[in-house]
Amino acid sequence: MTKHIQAIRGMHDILPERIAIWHRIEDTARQVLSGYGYAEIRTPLVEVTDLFKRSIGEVTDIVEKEMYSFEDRNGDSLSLRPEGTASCVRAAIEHGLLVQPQRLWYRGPMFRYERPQRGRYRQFHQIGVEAFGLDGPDIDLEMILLTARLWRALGLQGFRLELNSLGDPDERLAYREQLVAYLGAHADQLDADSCKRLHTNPLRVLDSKHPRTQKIVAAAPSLMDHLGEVTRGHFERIRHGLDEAGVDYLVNPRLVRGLDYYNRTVFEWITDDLGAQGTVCAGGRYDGLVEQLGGRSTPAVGFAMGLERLVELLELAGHAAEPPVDAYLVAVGERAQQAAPMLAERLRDAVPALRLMTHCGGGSFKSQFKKADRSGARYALVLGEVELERDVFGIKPLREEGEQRELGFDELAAFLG
RNA sequence: GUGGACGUAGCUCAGUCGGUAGAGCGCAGGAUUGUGAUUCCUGUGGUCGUGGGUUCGAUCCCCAUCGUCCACCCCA
Repeated sequence: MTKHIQAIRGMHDILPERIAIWHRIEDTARQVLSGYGYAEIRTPLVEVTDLFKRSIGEVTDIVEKEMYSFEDRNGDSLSLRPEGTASCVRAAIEHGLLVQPQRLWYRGPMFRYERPQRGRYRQFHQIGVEAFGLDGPDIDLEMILLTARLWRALGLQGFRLELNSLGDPDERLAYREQLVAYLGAHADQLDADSCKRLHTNPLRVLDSKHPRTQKIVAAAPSLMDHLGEVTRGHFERIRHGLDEAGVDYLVNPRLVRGLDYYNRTVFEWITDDLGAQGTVCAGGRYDGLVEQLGGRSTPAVGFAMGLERLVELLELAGHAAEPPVDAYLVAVGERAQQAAPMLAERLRDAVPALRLMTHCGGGSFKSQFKKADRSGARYALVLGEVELERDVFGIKPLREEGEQRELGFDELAAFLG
């Protein structure tokens, strides 16, 4: 036997038995998003590597060691996208979409070379949402309310919303200096990773899980205290809106996101049901990114959610899948098998919404009925010598008690319609 | 990238203190020569992840490798 070829580590097939939950999430998201006037955009999976270096940040883990980068045949460095915001911004600039406010969303696979773990894969799927050209707190609020609505529509509960403001760049810079000074004075008590970050990305030290570091961080100066009147007001308006809408949240002053481009609002929806990868949806404001990527200065807010994580939560909640078909056509005997395909076509013409599976491959009544049952169909339609003689279909309910009946074509079409 | 657990039938797992393996579910057929889901019977199932080493002999012990899972890390 030849050696099996298997899927690449951390990249998984989504099998038919799980696809219904994916559809449910995707369909619900599309519905909710269009309810807020967001339009879908589709961008390539591959971009010039530089796009991600410039947007995500050179010193982030994603860019430093998690990208699938390669040279194409003419020597350009390309990368599989590790996230969607950069491409979305690039496309918006490239096509001049930013002359007016835009509400966009996208979905699809993202790629990061990480060690696979529950809720973390090398190919994973996100739905991302971005709004451009709007600088008020109302759009930040809209995004959060939109996600809350989505969880309701999906029947998901128990998420925790954490919220923070990172301030504007100058405020953050001033804070950063104080933070570095404080942490530097306690450098001997920090863990190794945090020590390194002290000089590359000191804000990230704030959300270190290391107990010793946490102790130091607890007494560190707070970013909140360094916000100016404007950014503070922006944040307060969002909080007020959430209060009014009855959405619970927790202000977490140590919430900083891993990507460099955020400013002001950042938020995360977190669950305790998925182990270490509990962030189900996260995002924030990134007013500087468009300009950083060569566009005209444009305010922006966005977030992304991890579909594998939502799928797993829905599975844990035991959401049953819809059966894939309504009826299963059983055809026994040479003549019936010959007649079945055309009769099935006529039925599909007569009842367009009907999901009808026709038995293929012959076999006894017994075996065909077994297949009919396994298909999940509500009805078995029966075509044998007897039915052909009388020019009728047998119809037998499979999900409830009931006798098999005989119906002519028109009666059957009316019944199934 | 670091640390740990684990890879036995399509699936979930048992087992062999080293002598090449078993259950349940599934699948196929029958009891019912035209009727599923229940019940009963029969059958089908595996180079014990892969490669090497130790041994008379390895699924079991050792090493490597690939993969899965968990935590760190990272993040959606």
